[in-house]
Amino acid sequence: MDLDLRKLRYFVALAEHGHFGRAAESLYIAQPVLSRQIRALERELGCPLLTRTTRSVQLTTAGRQLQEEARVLFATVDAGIRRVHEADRGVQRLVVGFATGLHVSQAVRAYAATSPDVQIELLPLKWWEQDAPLRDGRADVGYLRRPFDETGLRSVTIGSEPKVACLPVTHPLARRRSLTLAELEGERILDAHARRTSSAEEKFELIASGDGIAVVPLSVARSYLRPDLVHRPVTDAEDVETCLVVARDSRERRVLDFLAVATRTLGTAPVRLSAVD
Amino acid sequence: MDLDLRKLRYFVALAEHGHFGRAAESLYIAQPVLSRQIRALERELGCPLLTRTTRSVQLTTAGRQLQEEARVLFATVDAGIRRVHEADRGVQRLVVGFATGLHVSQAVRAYAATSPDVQIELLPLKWWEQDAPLRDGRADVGYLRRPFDETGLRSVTIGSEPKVACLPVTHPLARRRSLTLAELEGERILDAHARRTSSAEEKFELIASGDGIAVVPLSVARSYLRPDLVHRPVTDAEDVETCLVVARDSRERRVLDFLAVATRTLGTAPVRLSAVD
DNA sequence: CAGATCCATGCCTTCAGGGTATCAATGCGT
DNA sequence: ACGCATTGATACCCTGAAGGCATGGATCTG
Repeated sequence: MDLDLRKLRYFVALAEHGHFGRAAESLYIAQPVLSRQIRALERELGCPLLTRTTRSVQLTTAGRQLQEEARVLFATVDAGIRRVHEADRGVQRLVVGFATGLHVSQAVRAYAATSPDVQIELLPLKWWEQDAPLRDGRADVGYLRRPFDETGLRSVTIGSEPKVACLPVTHPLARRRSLTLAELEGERILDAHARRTSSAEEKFELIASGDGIAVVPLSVARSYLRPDLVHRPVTDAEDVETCLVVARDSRERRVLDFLAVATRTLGTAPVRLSAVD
Repeated sequence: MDLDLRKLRYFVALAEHGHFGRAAESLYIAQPVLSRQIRALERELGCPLLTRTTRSVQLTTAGRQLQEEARVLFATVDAGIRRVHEADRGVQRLVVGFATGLHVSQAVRAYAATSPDVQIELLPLKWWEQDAPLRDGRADVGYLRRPFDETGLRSVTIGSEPKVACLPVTHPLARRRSLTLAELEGERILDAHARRTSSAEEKFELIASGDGIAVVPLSVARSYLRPDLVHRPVTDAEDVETCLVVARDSRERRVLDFLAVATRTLGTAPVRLSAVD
């Protein structure tokens, strides 16, 4: 049931050498062993990894894919073990998640100044799973936009920002300085939740090519500025609240410290998210 | 030497239950087995994962870290196996890498229209390893900026873009419409290569807070537009070439098809990267 | 056609992984 | 304070997977 990393390593060696004998030699095992292990791996995965012509070996499509997956997998393992050792040596880490368009560097730098020993990692949050990384521990603290699922989380509202409509420059409404929801009736609104694409850029590409328009928080629009798009405030749309979020049961020093610094930074910061230039 | 995923799964169960007996039960193994496996895991990793008080079990810092790593690791494994199966079933995939600021969606959509069966994945390239993913197979095709290490790659120049200087709005030079390299002498230039941070946002944050300025390709500056920054063309800086890149030995249908479509798209596209609005 | 090369199969050995029985230590109730 | 229950660790045994060696079957080459 569990994938065997040893077999996987054998497979990688075989894929690289393209030759059972030499691969086995490089692995310091006998050739028949390798032969059987690869067969076992194919059986476990349920698909052939290479075509054998008693004379040589060639990867199948699945085999090439597995070779690729193995690369990232071993890299993931190595990085993970390294982080475990770092944790063991007492190295502190703090993962700060942030939704697209929210600027966190100011707080991060302020915190880094107070706690130089803590390794800080920034984790861009997908719009379709803003909250999950906080709940499952992938992030220690996050900058999110409401609404999101707040169960199991503690959140502090730190600001709000207006919504804007993103339109192609050629759109009739693009000449208006501001818009209302009523004026957008009848427009094709691209719902972000329709597709879980890896990037929001695609949505804006669609808008640019005239497939529809979108209503998004101001800072999101700012993050994807393009010469062929414009954004206009939607005056009667509800503002979007931005907040600082941590797991409800997190009582760790570095998290509390960050919260303290971050909210302080916020207080003295000349730039408020709610301010529109 | 190889991390054992079975032991890791055992550890996760133990970490969740906080109790050898119940964890063993949930794993359908005997408690002594679990006890030994966990000890073995600790020995292999070289660090204690939990503090045992004959009465209960508590994770160490390293233990918590490992629990977290295990989550992403198992997710990686699952996703990898899924992709291998997809490849086996004949599902075609095409990973398109792109450097920050380069827009690929137009070509991607054109290609998707011609080859609807190919799963397309977008991979944002880090500025400090633009080319590596193409060489090692993580990406099939990429939109890159010169210069990069072209060994083992084939590239087609598809455009060029000017460089601009990014300055705080408050900077004296910000009032100028354009600048020359000579005028930037004496300024503190933030070299991108100094730190391999996970995002370029931090650099712009530094610029905004007056720590220096940067000279970057126009499209990069456009990607990180902020109200507190301006960018001005540097008239005598060399233009940056953008190109479409594939591995030298890639002869696969979907890659060649994409190249054909992408260059065609480029030819008819009204927007050229070299055009400055 | 004979020899060389290469992968697969059969058989034996070793050892990690799993089970049962039991011990030692710590809480907890009386 | 003492006895009992609970929990993790240890001892010992068994099974099966991993590895080695010998060899077979197939294909390429001179």
